[in-house]
Amino acid sequence: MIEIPLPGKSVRGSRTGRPIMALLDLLGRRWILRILWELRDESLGFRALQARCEAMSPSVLSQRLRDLGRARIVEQDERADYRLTAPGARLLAALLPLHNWAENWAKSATSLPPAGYSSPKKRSAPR
Amino acid sequence: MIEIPLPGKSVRGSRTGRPIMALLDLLGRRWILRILWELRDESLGFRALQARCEAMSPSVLSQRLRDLGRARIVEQDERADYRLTAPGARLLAALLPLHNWAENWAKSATSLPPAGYSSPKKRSAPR
DNA sequence: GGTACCGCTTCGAAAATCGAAGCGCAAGTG
DNA sequence: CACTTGCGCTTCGATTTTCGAAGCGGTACC
Repeated sequence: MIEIPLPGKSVRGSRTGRPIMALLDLLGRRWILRILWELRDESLGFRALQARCEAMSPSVLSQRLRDLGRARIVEQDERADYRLTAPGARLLAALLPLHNWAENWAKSATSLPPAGYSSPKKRSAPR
Repeated sequence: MIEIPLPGKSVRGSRTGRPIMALLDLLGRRWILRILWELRDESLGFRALQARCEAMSPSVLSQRLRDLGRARIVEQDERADYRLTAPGARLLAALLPLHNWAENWAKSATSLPPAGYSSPKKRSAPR
């Protein structure tokens, strides 16, 4: 059985139960951010959602929709299409600025050395 | 060899090269969001960072720091401590509202049915 | 010399993810 | 009615990712 991160529960990497830790655990699972993104302005059925994500595994999609459902971030409408709940929509709104950031990221990234990033420093200076 | 998502590159779930897709892929990797969060207002060394995340695997931490380094989101200072770059700090700023959202999430979640969420609808209505 | 940190790698085990196949169902078609 | 089509979703073996204990080489201090 897999733990679905919920506020107040112990999650991966934190036993404090702080809500932000549960959220970071949940959002850090593969495809979760993408699913939210694809639901940003329309409801989608299971297979439509799968198609938007270049045919992600149906097993994982099913799992993620359960996760998001239990977290009350996503729900199904009367047609069984998936859509954001009211809190889910607010969460997505908080994520929208990422789009702009990514555009700027793209601009600066193309003007950077193409391969090999600055090698890591070896060790710390004396404390 | 593992692909590090960069704008313009083909990433998991999207061959369009749209920057937002690369970003969602990167942020959706385990521990990435948490690492950014822990670096939000201080530089941390490798082991300190590991300790903040309840002893996450050093192998994964190392991998993630490489990912974030190549994406120019994290860099090392002269003491070899890890810190956010200028764009990295802007990215984090975009993520800060998540904290507030999570707090409200926690409030509403405690007043919900504790187990078993509304069963999924079976199939779609006619189109 | 010895001790105590440090950044980070290695490598086998465990867990998550993938993906092709396909089940059961409802609605539409002839 | 039989047949097809599309749907939500599960199953299960293969692949990939993550875990985590151990430890290496280095610096600093004693």
